[in-house]
Amino acid sequence: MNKETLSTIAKRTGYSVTTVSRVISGNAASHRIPENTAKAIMDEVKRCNYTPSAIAKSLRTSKSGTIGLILPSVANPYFAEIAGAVIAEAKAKGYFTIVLDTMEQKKNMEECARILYGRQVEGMIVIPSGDDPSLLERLDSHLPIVLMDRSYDYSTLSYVTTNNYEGGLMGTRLLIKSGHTRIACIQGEKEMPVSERVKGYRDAMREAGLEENISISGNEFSAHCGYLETALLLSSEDRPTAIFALSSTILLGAMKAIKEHQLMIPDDIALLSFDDNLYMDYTTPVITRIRQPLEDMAKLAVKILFGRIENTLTASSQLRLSPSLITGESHKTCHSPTEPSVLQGN
Amino acid sequence: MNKETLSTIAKRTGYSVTTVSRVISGNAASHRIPENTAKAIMDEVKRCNYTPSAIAKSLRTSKSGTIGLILPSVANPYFAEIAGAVIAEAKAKGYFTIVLDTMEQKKNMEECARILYGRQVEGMIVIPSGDDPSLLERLDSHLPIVLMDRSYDYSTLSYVTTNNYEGGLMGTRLLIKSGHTRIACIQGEKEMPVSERVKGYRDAMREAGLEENISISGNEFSAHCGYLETALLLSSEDRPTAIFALSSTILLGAMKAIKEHQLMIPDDIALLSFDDNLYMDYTTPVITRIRQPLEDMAKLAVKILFGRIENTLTASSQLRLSPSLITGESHKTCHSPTEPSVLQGN
DNA sequence: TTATTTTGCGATATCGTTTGTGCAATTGAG
DNA sequence: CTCAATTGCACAAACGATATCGCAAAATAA
Repeated sequence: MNKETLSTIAKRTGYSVTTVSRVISGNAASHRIPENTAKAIMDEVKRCNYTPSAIAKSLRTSKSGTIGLILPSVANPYFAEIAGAVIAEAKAKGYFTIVLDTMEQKKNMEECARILYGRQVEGMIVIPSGDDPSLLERLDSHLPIVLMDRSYDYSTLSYVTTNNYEGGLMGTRLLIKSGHTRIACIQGEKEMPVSERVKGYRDAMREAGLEENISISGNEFSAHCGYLETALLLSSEDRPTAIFALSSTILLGAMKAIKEHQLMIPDDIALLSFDDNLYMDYTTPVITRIRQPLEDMAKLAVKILFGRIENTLTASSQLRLSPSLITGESHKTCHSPTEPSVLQGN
Repeated sequence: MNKETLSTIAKRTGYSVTTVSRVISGNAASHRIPENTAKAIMDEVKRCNYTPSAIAKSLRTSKSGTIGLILPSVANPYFAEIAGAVIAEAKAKGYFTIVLDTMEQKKNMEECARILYGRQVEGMIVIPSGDDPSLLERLDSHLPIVLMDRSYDYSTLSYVTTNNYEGGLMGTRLLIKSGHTRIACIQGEKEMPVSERVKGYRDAMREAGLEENISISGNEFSAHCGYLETALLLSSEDRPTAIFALSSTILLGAMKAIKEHQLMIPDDIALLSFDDNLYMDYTTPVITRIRQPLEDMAKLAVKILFGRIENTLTASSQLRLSPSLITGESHKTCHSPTEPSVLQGN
């Protein structure tokens, strides 16, 4: 069985390529092609197991039925979850998704964007790396681009992110309301999405008249970094009574350090995490955390993208979605509980 | 800036499309095109930011520089890790990867395979769903397919999987050697990769003359299923002293149930898990587990795939890689410790 | 019967590349 | 100065689909 094309089928059925094409792409009716002609052709198509060349079709129509998704690392469960959601949403629109991994490098990101452009994707969703939007902005004038999870300052590119500032604020306020005063925050990386969380933390501490205590080490979200920073915090003179871990991996490191210091959560030290993860429901105690609305973000990003693909949406949309609080037991305090009933109900 | 093509550049530089094409695709030298001609063309290419149409190129050359990866669910961290590894390996070979998600449905899998075929991918790596290899086998005669993680019985398709039987055997033997005799095994799903693990468990129990105790519930790897099964096991008359969780999510559920029964790991009940996951190093105690060699699997799968793409490899390769044991503290026993020194050193 | 409409389908150009063939102009040899 | 070899480039045919015309034959109307 060699390669099948429209013309091999045309030859065998005795009709022209034109007619065969029309039948196969479902336009038989609008071209007054009678049922039995169509049936003869479809029978042959099935018999020889013909699959149209999507590539030739794209070349001709300049529609590829494809969107691109560029992200820093598929192996990272957080991005993987986003990828899953985007793929599902796009599929629901009849599109499929090419996923490209930049390994967190701006150079790769730009190469990926070019590759997708060359492959005629009809739009792309990008979780950007680096802080220079210029290439993406240039591409955006040719095909719609929507950023996700991260955005650039001072760029007109559309984006959908979590309101990270709000998350930082919300989390810190919860800890304060729970009676903590010495609250440390472990940052992990310095750049865009996290720095907003830190701002939220800062403002919450300020508004309560409390002293900030921010740990930055390395420039990554590693569990090891969380471990080291926590160990340092715990051995300080007036150690904090609560730690706000700005990512789920930092949380893991923090938990390990706390265990090694033989402290109990939350009695000796309270914990709050950014990001949600299955295991957090299964730890002792259940971790209180700020969950980013991944599903909604993906849905909206795809929706905006298709709005622009179909030209029903022209203006740039910049959206920040509110994170939500998942209340566990890890954030409470035993030092000076304030309004515990309110907290429970949260 | 409208759409740039070879011919717009040809027009502006005064050369022919042919020459422009040769310069751009790096074949200037072999066609005796002088340096300054090449330079003039490249300058113009840069100036107008031209990106070749990969689609047209593929159509012409029937090479797409693309492989496909079909998997059950990108959102699942286990598959996401595989995806990351495959993408990285393919990239190292100069190829890029289209990732398609089947949502664990055979029908989707087949559609995905067709789509990729139509997109002219040069090969595909598939983590199959269902138990009917016929479509994939048919496609395999047109373009190379390599299965990963799961395989079909009685199919000639190439595959690279973990030796799940060995994993089951190894894990169970470890528990036996650690002095356990009442060892339960929680299966989760019934199909291919896991059923092999169960066989290993069975054989190990038999060879030690111990009684099997296999829990199957639902047909999924859910934490909830692990929770229910464990709760059941723990409340039975002669409850097991060790539980072998055949996936990392089952492990989570098991841990929750154990905690609720106020039992200590490993003193009251020992735990062993299949699959590796960051959090397992951060639990109390550290979880002993059977790790699948994901990286190696991905490397080999890609290597085999390219062997077939480049035609240096013609026979079908069916590989089962040995899993490895990561020794934590969760598998030990306090009931009747046997050769503890040997265990420690493991 | 003739004019008109409808039915059923086909030729051909085109999308943006690559590539085999070919041919003038230049250079070098004799 | 003549002839061959080399240099520098272009023409045109694919690749496999779609889309714009268009046209003969059959059906219907007048």
